[in-house]
Amino acid sequence: MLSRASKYAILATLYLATNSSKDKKLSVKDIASTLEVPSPFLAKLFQQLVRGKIISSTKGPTGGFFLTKKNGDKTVCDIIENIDGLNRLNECFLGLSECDGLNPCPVHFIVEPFKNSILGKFRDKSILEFAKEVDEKKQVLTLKSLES
Amino acid sequence: MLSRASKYAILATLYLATNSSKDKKLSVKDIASTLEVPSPFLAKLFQQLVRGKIISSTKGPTGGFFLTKKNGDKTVCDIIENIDGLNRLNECFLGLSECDGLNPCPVHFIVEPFKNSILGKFRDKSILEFAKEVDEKKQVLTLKSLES
DNA sequence: ATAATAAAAGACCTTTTTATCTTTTATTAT
DNA sequence: ATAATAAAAGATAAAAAGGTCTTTTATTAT
Repeated sequence: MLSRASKYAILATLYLATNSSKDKKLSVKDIASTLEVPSPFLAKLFQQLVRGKIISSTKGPTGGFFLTKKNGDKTVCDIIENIDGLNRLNECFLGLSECDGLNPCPVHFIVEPFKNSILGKFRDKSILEFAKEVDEKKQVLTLKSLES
Repeated sequence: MLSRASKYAILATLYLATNSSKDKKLSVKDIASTLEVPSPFLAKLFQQLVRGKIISSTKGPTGGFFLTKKNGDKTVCDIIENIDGLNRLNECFLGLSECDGLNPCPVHFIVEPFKNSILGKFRDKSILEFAKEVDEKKQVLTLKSLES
């Protein structure tokens, strides 16, 4: 459903949201090692998120990545769109190109409500709100030993 | 979530279930062209499904693929397991290795019920039952123009 | 000014997935 | 028996995804 790339990007951005600020920037290396995602790969993703104005960065000593207020208003959907392109989430579960309520695939009516609820969450909550919730509910962001 | 390979395999097997029988075998070419999936690729998948005793085949003229009664008792889960390995469906939506009710990823409680309902359907319904339902509800199996 | 730091940029490599092609084997109708 | 047919087997190729490395550029503390 999502590529590994956007999974990394989502986790790392949520982590940034709660753990960095304009005067506490974080380096890729640090983030990558705490979340246990491959650091040069994450660097690439961050470059792209910066270009997409979803996160911010400065070079040099004390430099690193952080979120501005404006960045915090972006959504998880924006991240996915930036990395995978948005239809990644809209695709039919069985790969049919013309799958909808009128021409449903065999699992359309099971998948549809799920897709709506997760899409809703990704689209209607800002990164900042999302990250706050993750923090409060003590939800987990690290991959530890990634399987597959 | 699922590889293209298992999507093709599921669609083609369901198609077999309603459109073939011991004395109306279907060739890969025919199935591939009606479902519009790449024929040599489907041939490979079918070989593997035969080895896994999920579908049956005979060579030569009037040969082809079909389902025996026993084959019909298999499940969509069996297909997925045979092609992708089963954990493909159990994986965490965000790729965390240790994601569960106690250490949930940020979307765990949204994804969980969906996973259960689709897993239930794939595990508890036989191919034959599933295919009958698809037929009755006039659900769609063909990919037409595959996007992504 | 200079050295150190960290991101940006871009080339490159590896693995996995998807897809194709060719040869062989089994079956059957003639 | 023979020719035709269709799957099996296996080699190979193409594309996509995942991941790494090196060089350049900007920034800042000294």
